Amino acid sequence: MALASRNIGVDDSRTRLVEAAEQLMREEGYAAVTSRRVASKAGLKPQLVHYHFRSMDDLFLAVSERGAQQLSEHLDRALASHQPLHSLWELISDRNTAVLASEFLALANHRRTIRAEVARYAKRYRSVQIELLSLTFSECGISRTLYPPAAMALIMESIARTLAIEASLGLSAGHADAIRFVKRYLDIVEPVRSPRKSSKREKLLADLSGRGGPVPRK
Amino acid sequence: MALASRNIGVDDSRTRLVEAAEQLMREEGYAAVTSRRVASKAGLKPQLVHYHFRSMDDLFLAVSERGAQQLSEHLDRALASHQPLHSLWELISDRNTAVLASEFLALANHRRTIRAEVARYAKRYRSVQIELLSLTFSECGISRTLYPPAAMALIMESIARTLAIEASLGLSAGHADAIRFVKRYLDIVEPVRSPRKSSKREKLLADLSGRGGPVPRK
DNA sequence: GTCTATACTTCGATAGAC
DNA sequence: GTCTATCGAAGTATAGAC
Repeated sequence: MALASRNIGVDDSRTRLVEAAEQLMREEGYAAVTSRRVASKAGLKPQLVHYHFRSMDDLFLAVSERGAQQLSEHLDRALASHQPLHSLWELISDRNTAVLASEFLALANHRRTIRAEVARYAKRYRSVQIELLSLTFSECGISRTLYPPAAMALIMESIARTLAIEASLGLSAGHADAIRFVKRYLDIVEPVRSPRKSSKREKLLADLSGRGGPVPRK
Repeated sequence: MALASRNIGVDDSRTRLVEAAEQLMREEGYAAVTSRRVASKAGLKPQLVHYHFRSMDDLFLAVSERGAQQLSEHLDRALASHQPLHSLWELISDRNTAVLASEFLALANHRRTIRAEVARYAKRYRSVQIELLSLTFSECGISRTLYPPAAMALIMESIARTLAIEASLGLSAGHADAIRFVKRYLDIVEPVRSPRKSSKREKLLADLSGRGGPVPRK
């Protein structure tokens, strides 16, 4: 892991600013991420934001890269787990992840540099999910025309994100039903069985960690 | 329709401001909705915003009410149509509607007055969809335990919204597949047949127009 | 209802001392 | 790397003339 050395025992200002920005984004939305508020949350002076980041967009990109990095690691673990599809569902259902993701989608809607980064990562991330589903379906004899992996990946993520957003607004109508529905589907597509080694799955894992990952800036 | 009289031939400043605000929200996100930018888009002076609306939150609420009103009317038409479920899908798939809705969800995440209004309307709106699905399922003999109407309503809307947001970011992976998947499902649940009168469906329609609609302020 | 003028706040960003 | 000081831009909102 190339970036790990950078994060060992690091609690420096830069990291704290990125963490504060991420927290603000999740709790109060991207519009609350101002240099002053971020600094205040990190217990630092506002001017330090501009020392560590050329502009606020750069700060957002740093939050994005950090999120993408963490998501990739979680996805690695999910793919390597006993029931990768079930693990994937748990992963994308995480409220923090889903809320942060939708804040970035909203932000991407009106900031060009963010849009490019979000689109780039979303594409890569989705394609890994599609390969996983594709692999699982062929192992289980699921029809690829009746249940196109690309559609299923999109649908799973849509549902997870909606559940998270609605829950954070205090809405819960249909949530329990929807979760049961998805889980029942997952149990059919990926029944419990003993762990196995799959060379294809290992290749998938290598692909994600390598190709086109977040580019370290320094 | 109680509010109609208010909108006959009206192109007054207030309406133009609301329209400009809505457009800005869709095109550049809620953060772009400032008194200056809204006024500029409407060809008016910024101070007029504060004459017509006590605060910016009031402006957002006006946009919300207008959107809710229009959505209700569209939903009325969808419920009354030949294939209400198919019409519902077309309705929630409309890009403008979906993008505006997700902007409001994001806005609701960090403005308390907006949150209350959005939650209130979302609840009502969803419950009408659930009743429609419930009715359609029982007419078609679809199992309500295997396909809980509440879950299906949530899932349909999730997919539609995700497709709209991703499309506006230039992402299209799996979109065609997902649309085909949903349409195939709709064709099974609600096959083409001759129009009919359903007293239950008419009651549903009346419920939506009446109970708890947007409250006129003056 | 619409205008001008303006008070006040908060923001992003930079310069320069230490 | 962190601080003080500060600029200019943009935001919300109000007062008062017409």
